[in-house]
Amino acid sequence: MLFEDEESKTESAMLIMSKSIATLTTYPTYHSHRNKSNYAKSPNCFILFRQSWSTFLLPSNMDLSCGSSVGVSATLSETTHNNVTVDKNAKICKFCEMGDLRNAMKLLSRSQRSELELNTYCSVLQLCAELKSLEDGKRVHSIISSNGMAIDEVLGAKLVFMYVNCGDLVKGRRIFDGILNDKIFLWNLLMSEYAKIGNYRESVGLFEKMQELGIRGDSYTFTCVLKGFAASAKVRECKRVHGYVLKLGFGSYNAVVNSLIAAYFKCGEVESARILFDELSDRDVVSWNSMISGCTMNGFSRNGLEFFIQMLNLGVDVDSATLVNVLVACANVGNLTLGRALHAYGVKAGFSGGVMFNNTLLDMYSKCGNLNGANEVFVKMGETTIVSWTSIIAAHVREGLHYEAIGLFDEMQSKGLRPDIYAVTSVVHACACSNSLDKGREVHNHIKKNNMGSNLPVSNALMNMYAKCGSMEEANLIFSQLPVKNIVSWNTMIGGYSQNSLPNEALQLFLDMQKQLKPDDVTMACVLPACAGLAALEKGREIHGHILRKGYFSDLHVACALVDMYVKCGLLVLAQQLFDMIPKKDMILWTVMIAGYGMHGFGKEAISTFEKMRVAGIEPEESSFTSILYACTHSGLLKEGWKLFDSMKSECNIEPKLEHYACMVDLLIRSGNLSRAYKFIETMPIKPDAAIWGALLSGCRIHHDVELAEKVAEHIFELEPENTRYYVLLANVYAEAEKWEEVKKIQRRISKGGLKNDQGCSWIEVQGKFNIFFAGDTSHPQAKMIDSLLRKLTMKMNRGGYSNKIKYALINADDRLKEVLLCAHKELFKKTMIESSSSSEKGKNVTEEKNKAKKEI
DNA sequence: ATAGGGTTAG
Repeated sequence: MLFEDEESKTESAMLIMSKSIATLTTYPTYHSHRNKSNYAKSPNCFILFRQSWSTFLLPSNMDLSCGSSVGVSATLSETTHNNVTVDKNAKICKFCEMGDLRNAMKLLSRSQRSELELNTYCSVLQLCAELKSLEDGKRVHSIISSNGMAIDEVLGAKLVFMYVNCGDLVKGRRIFDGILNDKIFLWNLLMSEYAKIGNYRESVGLFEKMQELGIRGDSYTFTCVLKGFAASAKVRECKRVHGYVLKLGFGSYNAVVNSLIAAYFKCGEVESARILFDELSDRDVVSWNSMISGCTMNGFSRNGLEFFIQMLNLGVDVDSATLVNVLVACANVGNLTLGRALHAYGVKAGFSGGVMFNNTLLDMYSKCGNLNGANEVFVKMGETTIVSWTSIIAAHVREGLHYEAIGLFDEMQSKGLRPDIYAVTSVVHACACSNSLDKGREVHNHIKKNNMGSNLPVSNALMNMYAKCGSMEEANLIFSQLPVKNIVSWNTMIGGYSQNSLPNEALQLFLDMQKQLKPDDVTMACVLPACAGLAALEKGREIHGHILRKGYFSDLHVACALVDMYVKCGLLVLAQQLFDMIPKKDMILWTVMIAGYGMHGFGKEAISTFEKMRVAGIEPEESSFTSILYACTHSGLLKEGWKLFDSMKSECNIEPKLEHYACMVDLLIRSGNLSRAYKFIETMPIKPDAAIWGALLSGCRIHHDVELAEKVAEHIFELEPENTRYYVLLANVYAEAEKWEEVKKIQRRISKGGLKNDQGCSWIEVQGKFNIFFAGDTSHPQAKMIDSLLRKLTMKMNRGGYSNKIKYALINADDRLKEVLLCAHKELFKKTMIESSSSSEKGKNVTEEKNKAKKEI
């Protein structure tokens, strides 16, 4: 059953609803969705409270016997004093009948223990239960005990009922266990009470005990136990109960069948649920609601909408739960039109006072991409709960308004609402997306203080936040202390290490993970960037094999990460082949391929890929321009580079960012336009960083422009006074101009300042092992052999016309060797090695974009 | 004279 023509179906649904709206009279809005529709239909709302003895709710014009209870009790009290022959038991019972617990208790306490009868105790306990007065109930219990009265079945049952109803489940259970019991009611009561607090194990445990004792359940028993088994998705148990239900003849009870349907849906047994519904002769509104919610929760939202339309066609009364369920389905398929119609219908039908209705409505607008609608609902709704706030926070996160989301979180707290696990998860997510490490830490403290850290999704969100903010130490602190980890925890950490350029850690964790559980498609997409970052081709191929065996290639994220891995390992042909095999390519995948051609110096191919992307109707975004401009720079495509840079704003309406300007500066330098580059940097609308100036400084060195170099260096030392790299660079410029005094000055500056030195390194994977080389590093076991090979190669290279730019030994005697080492290494392993500087930076950007997209989906 | 089935957020 497929939703073939959603538009026309939506229309027909709206037509029926509008007709239905015409016949609706507007009921007063009510605030308790629990009271169902009886409330609205009832001519006198107070009638519902008739049995609850809450005198203040009783309207004064009701039945006289329930009238002025104060007056009656006054009279009775007087009689008590004047006429001792009046039976105390009868009086207490009379008080109870009228709901006057205070006087009943007074009289009970004053009475001789021997005077009191079993029935009296029962009456008082009943009233205590109804008024939920645990204190009075306990007193009655102690009076019974001090009276030496045996707690038999009857009294025990009343005591259990009182304790459970007053919220003391533990006491109730203790008494229950102490008495012989075959009253199904009490079993049911305890089971449902355990279910209410979420203790399904205990609830279901009671059912098992019933079966052991041979106590037959009734319809209440089954509805309750099914809820318990469904909560933990125990399919086999549900089927067992199903058989039992049929055997005992409850197969035609709507409540029982409805709970069976719901239970099957919760276990993912869509077919079984469907069959039960089909065979159900007398479907009520709950049956239909169960079908809608069941389809929706199993990913068949369109089928859920179908059931709603059928329901409308058959004229089944729609209640607020129906609308809530359908709104969820609308949100899932993004049907804003129907969602709006449901909104209107709900308002007209008087459901708009219900918090649950409003919360779902808000979420529907948000998920359909309509933040304004969500905001409007939020502002207009009277009562808000933590769910409303969490939803509106998530709505802002969804639209990328992370700071607003964080602001709403603070506002919520200032209104006195205590955030729960869902609220903190949302705001932690907002912190992760906006790089708000300090705010994230603040929320983490709140989480620790309120013991929410034991919740796994919360911990996973925190780890993700720390990873996104670049603090893998803090992420790992949480991870290592988790008593139980799920696949999300592992994937988050692996992806975090990958993104933070710690590929060795990522790969190690990937190995550790496999000792405990099986990786999934997300794991693949998380670990592949690590292989890419290390150009770890062997490991990457291994994972490729795994992906093929598991069929994960159809996942776009996985496929994209795989292409990226081959790209970074230099296997462009293979990458292109895989790329061609992916049927629906998104912007990120195209960008990966463009960047791939760019980083390996195939500028023309990068441009043609960029053009193909546009022909395919995919709009380039910031990261696409970063990749294509970088490609132009590295292939010296001047004209093309400027054309693309200009088109960025004029055609695509994208404001260039720092990285785009950096590409253009690079392009100018490579074409020898140093002074134009200087002017370009000075007139940029964004504040340039040290890296951009640094690129120009390198350019000055290549073109021996000492004067400009000095000007540029001033800018750099202002921005990053502690980075030795730039001092060394300037020293090189001076040395090459034979300005030895200046060189010495810089040397003194470096040795005095205790400046940090970010040493470059390179590495190569041989048979799955990583060999890492720092400049001048001789710790490798085969260092001598490598050194002599490199010397030979350097000689060959020099003979072959390669000349490195170093003319003079600088800073210290070993430097020349270091530079030679590095240069030789770079040339030799150009295909498989990623430079620690610019190319891996670009790769990182692509990965980040990818992860961002993943989150959005 | 008590209890039950379907409903919102990550």
